[in-house]
Amino acid sequence: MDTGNIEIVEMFKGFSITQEDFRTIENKFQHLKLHKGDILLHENDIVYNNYYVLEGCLRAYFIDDSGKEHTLQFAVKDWWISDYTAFFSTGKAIMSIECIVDASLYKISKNDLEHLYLEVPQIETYFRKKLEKAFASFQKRILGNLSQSAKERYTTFIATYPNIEQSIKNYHIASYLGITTESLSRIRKDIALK
Amino acid sequence: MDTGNIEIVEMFKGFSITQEDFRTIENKFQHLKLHKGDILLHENDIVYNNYYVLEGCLRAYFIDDSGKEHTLQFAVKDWWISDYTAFFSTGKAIMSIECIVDASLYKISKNDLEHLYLEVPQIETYFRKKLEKAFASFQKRILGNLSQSAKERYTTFIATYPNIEQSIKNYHIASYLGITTESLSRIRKDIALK
DNA sequence: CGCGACGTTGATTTGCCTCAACGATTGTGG
DNA sequence: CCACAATCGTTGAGGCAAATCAACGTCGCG
Repeated sequence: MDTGNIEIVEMFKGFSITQEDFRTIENKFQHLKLHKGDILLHENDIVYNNYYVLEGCLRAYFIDDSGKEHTLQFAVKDWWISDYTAFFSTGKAIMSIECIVDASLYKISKNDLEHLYLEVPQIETYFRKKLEKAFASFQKRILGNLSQSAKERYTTFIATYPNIEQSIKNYHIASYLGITTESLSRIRKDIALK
Repeated sequence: MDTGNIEIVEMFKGFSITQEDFRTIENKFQHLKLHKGDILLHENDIVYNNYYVLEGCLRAYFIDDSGKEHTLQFAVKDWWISDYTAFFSTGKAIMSIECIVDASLYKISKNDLEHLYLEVPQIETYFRKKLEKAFASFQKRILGNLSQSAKERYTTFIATYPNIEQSIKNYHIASYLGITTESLSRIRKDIALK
């Protein structure tokens, strides 16, 4: 067994999977490495893959009509990332995904994943549960966007993702929160002054 | 067979389910009716159930610290509704759900649903796919909130959910879009003037 | 009819944006 | 190792979209 296997075992920890099923699973994953600045997925690409982060950091962002970037998601160790709107329907990406800290990933294609669901039902459960968690956090984010000020959203973000904050630039946080870098700067100043 | 069965068959259209599995499934659903104004779920309730709408309209809303309501979701025919943040983790509701048009529902408990996933794998697939769709639409909503003006969000809402618009008050739309009723009124006036 | 719920309109305020300029920090080539 | 540029963050002045506050019209219904 090489280290790749160990990492995939880790991915499905908590799910009892036979040795045989595990062979089926690991054959469908491919490893890849990215450097800071690399674009993993471009807007308008057809989205075939779902990506699992072993290490590093990525961000999925959307560019609106006026050219502004809006970050939908960051992904660090043990997170999945893709353009799911496109991935689930095998359509074209509306977002791009870039590497913001050198990263190591596994990818699996939609086709392989659908086959895995049939061959190894625990995998479908695994992804359903992942999706449930992601769904719940999107739900909280929507409620936060509806009910909180920029300052509140910032402090919530910092409290919720202290590990992500360390890896990213302030302008990435701003684009995630839906504010400008200038506003974020003023908010941070304000907080620093107690 | 009573009409209930027919409705549940309809629920899973497109999924080939044996007669025997179908008996297992239908036994876990319970029917209920609501009148306009009824509260299906209160904030702080433990959330045991997921609800399927046969007819009528409901809304899930969150009340923030200042007492303002924010609508997360509407549900009309063939939609599911619950406080999923709580349902998935069997925790306390952070939202309430009220009936805004007399409604007829089916409910299924989390426990029964988890058992169904094991007994009838197509059910897990059904809910995974539902979740994928809901996830994608939440994603679009977040991007819309980040990148669009109130007027743009309103026109997008009307275009996306023309069937829902008919059932609900303007102040419900406003609380979904994250604006005040006054602002929505001005936006509508503006649009009416071309 | 009269009351409460809903929607509209106006005046004013405000949170955040825009635009512009300027520090601070990081990276890179000479 | 320094010089310089690019990137990133900060600060200020002014503007604008939407909120707030207040009043009033309208509709449906007991």
